[in-house]
Parts: sequence; C-alpha cells; structure tokens
Amino acid sequence: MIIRTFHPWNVSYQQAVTIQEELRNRIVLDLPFPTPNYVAGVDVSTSKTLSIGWAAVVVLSFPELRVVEQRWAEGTITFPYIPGLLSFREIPLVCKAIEQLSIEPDVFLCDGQGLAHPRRMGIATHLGVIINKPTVGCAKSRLIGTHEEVGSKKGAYTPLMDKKEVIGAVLRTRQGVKPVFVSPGYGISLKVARTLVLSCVTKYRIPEPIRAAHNLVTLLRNSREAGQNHTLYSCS
DNA sequence: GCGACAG
DNA sequence: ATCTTGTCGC
Repeated sequence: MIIRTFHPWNVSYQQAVTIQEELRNRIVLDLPFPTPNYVAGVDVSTSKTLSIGWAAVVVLSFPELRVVEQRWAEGTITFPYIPGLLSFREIPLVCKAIEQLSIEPDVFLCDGQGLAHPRRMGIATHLGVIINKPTVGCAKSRLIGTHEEVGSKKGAYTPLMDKKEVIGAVLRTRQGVKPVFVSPGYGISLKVARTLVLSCVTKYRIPEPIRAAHNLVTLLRNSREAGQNHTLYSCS
C-alpha cells in the first residue's frame, strides 16, 4: 500500500494538538463500504526498557477470518504515551508495516479509540485520514464519554456519549467479560463499525484481526528481549 | 486546583 | 503499554 504522510511526527505536545484540530476537518464517515473481503488488524508493542517498538498488521479474509497476509516493522519509539496523543506514538511505526502490504484491506481495526476522543482524533481516525481507508477503533477501555450499563449477552451494546453526542458504542463481545469500546475511525458509520467488530469476534473478547496483530507483536518483542530472561533462568 | 486518562 | 503467580470460575 502507498502511504503519503502530510504532517510531521516529531512535534511538541501543543503542535500535536493543533494537528489533531486541523485533521478533524478532514474526517469523512460515508465512504463506500460494501461487505469487506479483507479485514486488517493493527497493533503495537513497546520495549519495557529500550525506546523501541514493533508494529504489526495482519490481514484476515472475511467472513472466514483466516490470516492471508501479515507484515511487521521494528523501530524507535520517540513520542511518550500521553492520553489523547497515542497516534503520535504509534502511527509512524504502523505505517512502516502497512506500507509492505501487497493486499489492500477493505477496513483496518485498530487497538484504540476512533471518534471517541476529546478532539475526535483517536488513533483509528488519525490512521484513516492518513491512508484514506475505512478504519474502526476498538479499545479495551474508555478514554472519554459516559454510558449506561451494558447488557450481559454477547452482542449487547449501549451508546457512548460525550455530552449529547454519540461518539461510540460499548459492546459486549463475550458473556462474562468487560465490554469493548467501539467507535468509527474513518469512512464508516458507528452501526457498521459495531456490527463489523462483532462479526470479527469468535470465542474471545478481542476481535480476531486485532488479536492476530497483538499475538504477532508480542512474539516479536519476546524473541527480541528473550536475552535477559534466559540469563536469569540460567543462573539457577 | 483536582481527578481522569486509549496504549 | 509493562511487571508478575497463582488462582477462581465457566
């Protein structure tokens, strides 16, 4: 996939916020979105000590949910984790992985928020604006917004509200576990985003594409940082 | 001023 | 996100 970045990543906190406010005007939610053939999952893992990280994008066929392509990238992580500015920390590396794709996914599921963000610029939305492809935010916890209790059955959901605006859905993907926070990233409606996430869930809380990407980055990190652990074990 | 706060 | 063991429940 060809990616054209139109803003710098090495920026200050204030510059990052300004960029988000500018990019907000480029959000589109009504791109054509037929039933997808390929759904990608995106995730990033960071080193516990060094300032490096790994990004992975895994493409699954839909609705079979079989892995058909996976790409990854290793690189320096410079931007700190600041709630609300996650995209400035993770997207540069994510783009390095996405660039290598030979298949062009119909939609990308991201581990984080989309519109459910103070400036409507969660990592999923930011990524979508950059690659001009449909994206969905699927976070494991809340950044902003309020909501009622969610039903206990798989598929139950309740709107996530910011003031009087619906910014996402709190979705129960499995009985007996915490719900996930789904919000449109880019080029997709909340309803379609929510049903897509549910369609990508099998027996786990997290939808398969994101799970696959998370497994890959975890594998990469472990294989790269195994050295210290092996030293500890060999002492006994 | 204080608390909350994706990954 | 990362650290970190066993343990309780479907």
